[in-house]
Amino acid sequence: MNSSSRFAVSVHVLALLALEARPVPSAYIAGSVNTNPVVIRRILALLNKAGFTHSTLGASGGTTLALPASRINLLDLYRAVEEPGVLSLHRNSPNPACPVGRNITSILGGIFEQAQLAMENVIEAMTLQDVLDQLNAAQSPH
Amino acid sequence: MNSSSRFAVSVHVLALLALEARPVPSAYIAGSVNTNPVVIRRILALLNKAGFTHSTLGASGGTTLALPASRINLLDLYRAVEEPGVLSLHRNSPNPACPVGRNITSILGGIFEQAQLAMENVIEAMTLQDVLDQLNAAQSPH
DNA sequence: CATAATGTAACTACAATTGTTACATTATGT
DNA sequence: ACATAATGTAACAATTGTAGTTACATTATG
Repeated sequence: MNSSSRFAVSVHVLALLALEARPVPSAYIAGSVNTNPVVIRRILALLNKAGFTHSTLGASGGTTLALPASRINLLDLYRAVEEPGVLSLHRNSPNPACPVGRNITSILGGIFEQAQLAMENVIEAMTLQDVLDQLNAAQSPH
Repeated sequence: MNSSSRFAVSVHVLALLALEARPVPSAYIAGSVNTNPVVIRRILALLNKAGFTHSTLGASGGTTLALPASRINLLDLYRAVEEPGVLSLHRNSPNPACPVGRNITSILGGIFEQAQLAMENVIEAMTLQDVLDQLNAAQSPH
């Protein structure tokens, strides 16, 4: 279990919702993602809170996209569902009595921040619409 | 436990070794990193295998840096001690009977690859010597 | 030959993620 | 009204990766 797949699943879910006009039940989404409906509902709770989607209760309820796909930025989505920081510092604070231990975490922190920023810039350049376009292209290369 | 701290610890360890002329025992390193010597030895096993360091057995044994700090690239180090891929795809393959499920992983895979590359470009631009320079600067800003 | 070190196996502890069951709540539509 | 179908969410199990710990065989020094 290297890390979370919530971001990947979220993109998948939103792409699916974008193709449906009516509320989609979590069980249907789970069928496409190949997981349990509760797993989907947990992710939908995050997406609802962030305003990307809207769920309705009751029979014929389900979830709809709350924003146009072109306004859903993948970085915003990433931040809504993932813990920040792809590179991790020490678990326990290094020994402050050692010159290296005293300073290494702030130095590494600066480097890790730059790396994170570079990574985020890539996904910030993409929206859900870009993903939908690629999905369309994959289905009709004829 | 978002991810591994092996990369951070590895930079710490190599920085420490760079400041010592003689073989450094794992117990000493562990004192600076604030962890157990076996944890250090496990990481040293990876660093030895990758050729960054060299350990010697027996009394007055320990580990020394095997390369000049300016020739230790942080990306090479990262690859020696960490699992690749900061963004993760679905745990289980999506449903291939669904148009979205069938194509989403290859599309996401392309995006994740770009993100990874951008992140790696940042750490590739740095060597252990750069870290040592920052350590020196942090200790003598007088 | 006592000492000090690595290498490594084995086990524990811990935390994050995901899967699963269960059920209260809410809305629909006949 | 009421059967039905959906969400929301709690609780728990399963799996995995990381790190901490103990133990000990092996190796080299002086």
